[in-house]
Amino acid sequence: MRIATWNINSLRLRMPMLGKIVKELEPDVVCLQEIKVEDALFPADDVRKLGFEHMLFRGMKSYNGVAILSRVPLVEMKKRQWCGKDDCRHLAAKLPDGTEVHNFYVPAGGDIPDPIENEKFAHKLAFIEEMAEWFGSKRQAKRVLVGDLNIAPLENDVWSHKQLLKIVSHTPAEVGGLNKIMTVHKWIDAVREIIPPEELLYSWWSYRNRTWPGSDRGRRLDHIWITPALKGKLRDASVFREARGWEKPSDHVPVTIDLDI
DNA sequence: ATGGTGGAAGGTCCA
Repeated sequence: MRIATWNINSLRLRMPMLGKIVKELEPDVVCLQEIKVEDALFPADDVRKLGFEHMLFRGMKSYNGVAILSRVPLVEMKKRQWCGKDDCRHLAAKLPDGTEVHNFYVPAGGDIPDPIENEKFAHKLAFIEEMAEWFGSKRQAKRVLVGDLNIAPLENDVWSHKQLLKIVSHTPAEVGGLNKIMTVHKWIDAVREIIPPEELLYSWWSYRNRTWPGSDRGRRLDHIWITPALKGKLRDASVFREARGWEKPSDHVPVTIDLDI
């Protein structure tokens, strides 16, 4: 079972690119973030033509929005509000073998890394804290958590650890929060199980850096985690870096894992 | 310190 996560930055605009990615990567399940389409306008027929008969989506106008596309049947799980907002940042479903897939789009957090000065950063920290509380209260089970978490936790998840310590996405407060989620639910960073932490690894490059890939100033904001029950089933992981070089790309590229389930 | 680009909108917000 190949599971992919991708911040597509507008599903309707990048439907052709989704087709290309599906052809190249042949994922069984695709979790998307920032689909930027309200449910009534979701292009379900086009998604079906790509081979995904089963889909869940939760969108709104202009912003955010998540979807799970699947070749195998999905059982939708109960939806939940995060930070009291219905802003379409989470969907969860069960795969036929009982594995739960959680797809998250964590708030980006604005530019100023101070929760008092910047309410977007406060929202991001609160969201992460709520994730920790929620998963901390769950029993262990076969679970996969994917998504654009908007945090690059490791030194080699950014192009310069030192220069990014005060940049939103790599601050100690955010990384600490992310590590707390991982600790309370025994999450395993599946991608770093396969690609060791000693290697630089990015999944996002800003649109504002026009010298890509020359300067390669990226960050690993997109993640796939698994619970210990699935650790022995993990076979591979990869980041589809080349998609950033395609015409009219998303600023994020797909990340995949292979699970023997 | 600043501004750079892209998407959804149809002015401006968000990333």
